Amino acid sequence: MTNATLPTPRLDALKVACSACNLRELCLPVGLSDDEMQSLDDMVSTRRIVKRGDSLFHAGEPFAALYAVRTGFFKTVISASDGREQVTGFQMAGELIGLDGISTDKHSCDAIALEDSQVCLIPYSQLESLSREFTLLQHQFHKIMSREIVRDHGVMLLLGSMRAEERLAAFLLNLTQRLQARGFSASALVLRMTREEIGSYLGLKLETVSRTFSKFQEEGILEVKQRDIRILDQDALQRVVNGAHC
Amino acid sequence: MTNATLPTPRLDALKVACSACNLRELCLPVGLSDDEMQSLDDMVSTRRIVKRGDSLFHAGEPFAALYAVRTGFFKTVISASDGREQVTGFQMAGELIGLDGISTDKHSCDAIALEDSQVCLIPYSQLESLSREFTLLQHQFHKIMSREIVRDHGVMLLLGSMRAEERLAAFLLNLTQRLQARGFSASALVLRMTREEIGSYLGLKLETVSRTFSKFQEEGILEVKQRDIRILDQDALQRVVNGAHC
DNA sequence: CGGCAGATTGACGTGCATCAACGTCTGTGG
DNA sequence: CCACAGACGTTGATGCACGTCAATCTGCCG
Repeated sequence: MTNATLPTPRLDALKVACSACNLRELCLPVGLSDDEMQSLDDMVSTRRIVKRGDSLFHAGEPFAALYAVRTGFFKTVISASDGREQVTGFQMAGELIGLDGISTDKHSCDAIALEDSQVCLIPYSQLESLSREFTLLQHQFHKIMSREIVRDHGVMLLLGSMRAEERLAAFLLNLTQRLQARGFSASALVLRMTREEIGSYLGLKLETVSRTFSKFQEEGILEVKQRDIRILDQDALQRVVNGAHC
Repeated sequence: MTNATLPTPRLDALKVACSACNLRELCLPVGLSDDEMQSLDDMVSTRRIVKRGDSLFHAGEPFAALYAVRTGFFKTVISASDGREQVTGFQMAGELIGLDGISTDKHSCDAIALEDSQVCLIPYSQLESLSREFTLLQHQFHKIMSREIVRDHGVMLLLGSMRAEERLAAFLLNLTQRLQARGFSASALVLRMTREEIGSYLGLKLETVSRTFSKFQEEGILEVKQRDIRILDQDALQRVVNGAHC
């Protein structure tokens, strides 16, 4: 929130080697040897600060690098020619942004920071050459891309066949699961996105999202105070995700 | 469903080298040198026949290979624990099936042939080692994975924000576009899937799909005879995809 | 020719969108 | 430090697109 007026933030000050990063078990370096880790450290030498509301990249811009979220929170959004928008994902620490750009050498979505964030810059051509050298890195990278495909298919299931309550419940469980993997509570979370952004992601209008939050609260499943959410009955939430709508 | 009892069909008889395949400009070998193409030919030495209704693989089965469709037509389907199903894609000649399996070494969907088909088997470990050797192959493979991600994001937009007519119009335009790239007519097509499968893919019920086909026919946009579709007014279809719903 | 899966069409119900009013939080400047 | 503006969130009333249920039709295959 501060230091935006400074001419160029001291990026070196941010420098944290992959090998010393507490996200290394969630991010690209999973399972690498010391040797490989060293090469990765050399490649991922640049970090970038993105302030809340600012973009990491926009659709149409040339693709040159992937970004690993170090701290903060992002959304990715695609826009149709008629102005319709769709939030395609929310990314938190340890997750990669920009994989869509590989296909055409141009980004196909906007990536917007939902809070002040830091990302590690992974120059793509270097990643390709390094993954020709290191089998494990190559394999891990492929797994990450594949995981994104599997995740997208899950969202398609959600959008194609779930009802509003099921969608929101699935969304919350997914969020808490990912937060828990990062050492946060499984039962309390602060939403970084608006109702409208949640709605866009889930194929619902913001009013429906708001009403569904209220409904969950009435039923004693959640405690909702604006963006502060406390999960009171995780099992009930899970039951909602499966078709228990009566 | 059948042919499981047969010892193993004569696969050699099907053998067509990538270098001689008329799909090479749509498939994995795009842009490879003679040298690289030769190595690819060696790797992709096995073909498999899949009869209509049979599966290429099921969710949960160990992942070992990707499949390139040589002839025929497939759908991929994911199933939720509560029995809900979602068609995540339709694959035609030159397209790759199985990318989802990389993430966990298990397939996460079922791949079902919608007509008698042939696929080329691409052993995944060999693909990884070969793409360490050949930069262009590596790059092309990454592009294919990324393209799948971009495609999925497009489907999310469709499912999240389009109305029934818009979805079906977008679906038909996408199909004809891909068929056209394979040398087929841009205005006539035979659907290989049922209304229910289209509906599952588009997040609609089969009755809605049927009604929407009828509506397009009444409006003179399509001629619909069961699965035979003729596109009479491509521009109108395009206008429907953008928000022209009046 | 009979049986069956798939497709069409109609009547009706409902989940979510839409439109609208009001409440609440945040941060910015006087 | 307070006041005010604007963004965000909640809630209610109403409408409609699509789902549901059901009957009938079509084409295919044994």
